[in-house]
Amino acid sequence: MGEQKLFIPKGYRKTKQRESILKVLERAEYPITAEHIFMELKNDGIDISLSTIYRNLEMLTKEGLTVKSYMMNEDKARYALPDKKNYLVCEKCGKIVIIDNCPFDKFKEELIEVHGFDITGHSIEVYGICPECQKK
Amino acid sequence: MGEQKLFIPKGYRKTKQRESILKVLERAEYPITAEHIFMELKNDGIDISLSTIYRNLEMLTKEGLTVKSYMMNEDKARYALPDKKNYLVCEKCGKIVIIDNCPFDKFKEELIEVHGFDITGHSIEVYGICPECQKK
DNA sequence: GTTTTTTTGCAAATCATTTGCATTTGAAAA
DNA sequence: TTTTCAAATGCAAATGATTTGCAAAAAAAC
Repeated sequence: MGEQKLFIPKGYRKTKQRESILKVLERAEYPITAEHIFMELKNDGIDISLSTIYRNLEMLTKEGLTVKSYMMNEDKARYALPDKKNYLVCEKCGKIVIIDNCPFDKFKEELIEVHGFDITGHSIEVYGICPECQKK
Repeated sequence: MGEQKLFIPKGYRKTKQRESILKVLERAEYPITAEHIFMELKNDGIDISLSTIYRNLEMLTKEGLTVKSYMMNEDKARYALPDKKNYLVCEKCGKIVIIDNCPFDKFKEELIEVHGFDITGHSIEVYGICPECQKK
């Protein structure tokens, strides 16, 4: 509940590039691409190279601060803070809606019991038609 | 319940390449890569080009006969018949276990109610440590 | 401030996937 | 069946997202 506190993981240096990437990820409402971050920062007048973005996203994902995912019919990765990990995608207009109060948690126990896995994470992607597109 | 019946979607021709790709997908126990299919067929003595595999996987996915997904820390797509769409991945050994009786169905209604989406599909990926790796 | 180590930017390299095109093949029509 | 023609294949070349090498710039340590 409340704001997600951003931080640079221990052992890594604080740089303006790193901080600005986190800032973009924080204000994003759904998973975004490296290119998207690049553009966004360009708009903010922040000059950064794409490779720096990729290197940081890799690091952040390894450290568990971000989650990487792919969307249907897309060839590029998207990244988001973990709380935006589960989402609905409209097949018509592409709208993305975050699922909060993820239903999955209720099934965790069941999965643990059935398969014996010690579960550390999950990612859910749901496709469908959004209310607006249904009307058309 | 029972065997999944393979078929080439209406409007497409029956070719030995197409049939052999479906055969490999059927006997696969979890999502596999295009390269994997290529190797598998090579073993079977079937000569096929990678682009043919990619073209067919694209078609099969568009027609809904296969599902495309990406695994954590992997840069290549995997394909599977829809019944192998939801799976558990062991972060240590990489073992993949299919989730059948997908828990998601129970939440479909809730999601429909909350977001108003007309849901057409979903994909769930769960990470954890398998029972064997837990013992180590 | 100086040193040491990490991070960045740039350009070049990778690598999975896609595409153009000539050739082959399936299947509909004769 | 044979003919006919669009669809499918193979190959090589193109693409495009992501990665990497390396020298220069910037943090944090000294």
